[in-house]
Amino acid sequence: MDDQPTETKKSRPPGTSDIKADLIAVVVAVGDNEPYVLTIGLKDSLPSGPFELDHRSLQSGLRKWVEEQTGHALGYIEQLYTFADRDRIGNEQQQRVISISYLALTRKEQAAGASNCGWQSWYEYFPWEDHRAGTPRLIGDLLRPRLIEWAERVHEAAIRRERQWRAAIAFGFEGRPWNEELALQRYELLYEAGLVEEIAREGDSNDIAPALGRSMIADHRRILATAIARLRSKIKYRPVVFELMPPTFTLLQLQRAVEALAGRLINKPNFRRLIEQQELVEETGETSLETGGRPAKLFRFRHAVLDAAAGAGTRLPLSRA
Amino acid sequence: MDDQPTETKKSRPPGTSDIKADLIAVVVAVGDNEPYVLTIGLKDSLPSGPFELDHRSLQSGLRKWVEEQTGHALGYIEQLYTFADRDRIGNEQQQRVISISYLALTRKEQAAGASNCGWQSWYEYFPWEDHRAGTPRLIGDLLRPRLIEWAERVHEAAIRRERQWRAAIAFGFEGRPWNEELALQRYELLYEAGLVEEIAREGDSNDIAPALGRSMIADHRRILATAIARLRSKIKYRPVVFELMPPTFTLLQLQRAVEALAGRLINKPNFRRLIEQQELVEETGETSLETGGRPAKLFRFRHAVLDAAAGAGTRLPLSRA
DNA sequence: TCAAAAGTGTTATCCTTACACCCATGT
DNA sequence: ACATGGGTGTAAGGATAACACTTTTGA
Repeated sequence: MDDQPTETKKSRPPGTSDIKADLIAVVVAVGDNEPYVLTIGLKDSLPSGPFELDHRSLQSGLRKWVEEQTGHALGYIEQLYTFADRDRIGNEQQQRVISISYLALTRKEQAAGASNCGWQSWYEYFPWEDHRAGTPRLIGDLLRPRLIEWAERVHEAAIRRERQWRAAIAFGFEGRPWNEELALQRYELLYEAGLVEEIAREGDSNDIAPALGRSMIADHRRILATAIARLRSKIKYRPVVFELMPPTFTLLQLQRAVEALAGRLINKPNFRRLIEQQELVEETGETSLETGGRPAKLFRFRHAVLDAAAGAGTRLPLSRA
Repeated sequence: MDDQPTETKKSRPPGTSDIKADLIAVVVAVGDNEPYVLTIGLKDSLPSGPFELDHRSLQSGLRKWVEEQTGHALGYIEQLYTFADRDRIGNEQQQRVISISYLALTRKEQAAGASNCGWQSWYEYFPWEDHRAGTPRLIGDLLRPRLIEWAERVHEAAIRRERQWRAAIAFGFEGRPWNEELALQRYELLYEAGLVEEIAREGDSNDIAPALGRSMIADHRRILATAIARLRSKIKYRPVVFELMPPTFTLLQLQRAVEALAGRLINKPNFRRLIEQQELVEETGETSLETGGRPAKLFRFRHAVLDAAAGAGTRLPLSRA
C-alpha cells in the first residue's frame, strides 16, 4: 500500500522486513455421520506452509500446500483469521510469523495421496462438542467441577462471578441452553483454566489429559475450534453443507451431515420442509436402497440457488429434535 | 503456481523472505446523522502502516499507527480481511505485500490531532448507498442504464443473463428489495463494469466520474466497502452501535445513528421497543432539551449486557419505516 | 395554535417449533 | 408382523412489521 504516509519508513534498508507469512488450512469433510479434519504428520497438525513470492494469491498458495502435503485439491475456501505470534519455538532469531488461516470444505472421497496424512474426527480433539447422544458425561463429570474449582480459586468476588458466568454461558450450566456455536469460547475458557495443554513443538507425547481431547501442535487446535465455530454458524444461513456432500444424496444423509457438524440432533420434518421450500435441492428421479427401510429419493443440489443465495439469507434450520 | 516441493524451501538464505505486512484501519464514527470514516493525506486514503518487530500484536501495531497518523486512540477493533497483491505500484523489486485490514469504531469527539487527517462521510465515496431519503436518483438515472449496457455488451446469453441477475440482486432492480448489506457486492459489480475508477498512486485528480463517488488510493475504497457491509450486518445482531455513541443519548439519537450506518430509515416505535425490551439501555433520569419538541429521556448503555450478548444473539432491529 | 419530537398500544402476519401420524420396504 | 427409515399435516407460540394514536415542549 502506500507504505510511507509518514516519511520515516523510507530509511529502512530493503530486505530487513523479517516477516514470514504462514498459510494454515482446516480442511473439513463429512463421512459416516462424522465430521473430519485433515491432519498431517505423526503429531497432529494442520496442513500449512509459507506464503511465497510465486504464489499468485493467498488462496492459491494455500491450495498448493495442501495439494502437495495431502494430495487433496480444495474446492470451497474461506478465510478464517489472521494473527501474529511473537516468537515461535524453533526460530533462532526473533522472527515474526503471521498466520493466515482458512477453512476449506471438501469431500472425503477425493483420493488421499500422501501417506503421512489422514482424516480425524473433530470430536477426538473436542469430545465435549458432540451432543448428538445427549450432553457428554465428560462435561458434568470433569469439566464442570474443574471449571467451578477454577472460578473458586480466585479471591475477588467480581472475577469469581465473572468466571462462573462465562462458564455457564459457554457450557450451558445453570439451566442455560447449549449453544453449539460457542466452540471457540469453550476452548478458550478451558485453555485459560489450564485444562487443555498443547504440545509445544515435537517430542512430548500426548497423554497429558487424554479425557480432554487430543492436542495439536502449536495453536492448531485453537484454529480448528475457530473453524468449527465458523462452520456451525455458517450452515445456518448459507448452503455450504453441499460442498461436503456427494453429487446425489438422500435428505436424511444431508440431515446427518448437518447434525455431525452442529454436534446436535435436528428435527426431521422441519429440516426437510425448509430444505425443499427453499428449493435448495431437486430430485434426481432415482432412489437409494441402502440399509433398512423404504427406499429414499435421491436429490441433487441446485447450483442455481448459489446466485440467489448470494443475496438473500438462505438458511438451514437447526430446530431442536 | 508450480513451484518446488517442500524440501527446497529450507535452503533459502535467511532474510530473503520478501514479505511486508501492512495494517490498514477503517475508523468509523457517527455525528450529525452522518457516518464518517477517518482519512489521511490530500488524496483520500485510510490510515495504515507496516507491521513491525516491536509491535506486540497486529492490533497493537494498528493502534500505534492510527494514533501516530491521526491522534486517535481506538476502542473497539475487529479484523476485516487479509489479502495479498502481486506487485503494488511504487515497489521497485517485486515485493509481496500482505494487507491486514481492520474495522475500528470510535467517537468523533476524540481530539483530532494531526492536521492532514479528517472525517469524511461514507456517502461521498458511495453515493448510491444512502437510501434514507428514498432511492437515490443516481441509481435509476446513471447506474441502472450503465449496468444494463454492460450486460448487453456481452454476446453469450448465459453471461448476459448472469450479469443482469447480479445487478438486479445487488441494486434491487426488477421489483427486488434493496438490501443494505450488499455494499461490497455493489462496489465490486460497479468495478467490474468499469464504472468506478481508482487512483493508482498519486497525481491523477479525482474528477473521472464525480457522480460515482470519490475514489481512494489503491484498493482502499474496496476495503471501506467491506467495512460498511460488515458493520451493517453486525449491528443487527451485536450491540456495537454503542461504541459510536456518546456516554448518554436519547433513543432517537441512537436510532439516527443506526439509520446513518444502515443507510435507510427504520420504524420508531418498533426500534424503541426492541432496544428497551432487550435491556440494552437504562435511563439516566435526566432529559435532553435539544432542538424542538418534547424533552427526551437520556439513556446510557448497560455494559452488563455485553457479557450476556457474547452468548445469545442480541439484535438491533431494522424494520422498514 | 401549530410544528416537531417523545412516547404508547394494538393488530395482522409470518416464521419457527413441536408433535402426531401415515407410508413403503426388507427380514 | 415389525423394525427402520421415508414422508406429510397441523396447531401453538413468538417475533416482526405496520399503523394509529396521545403527550409534551418551543415558536
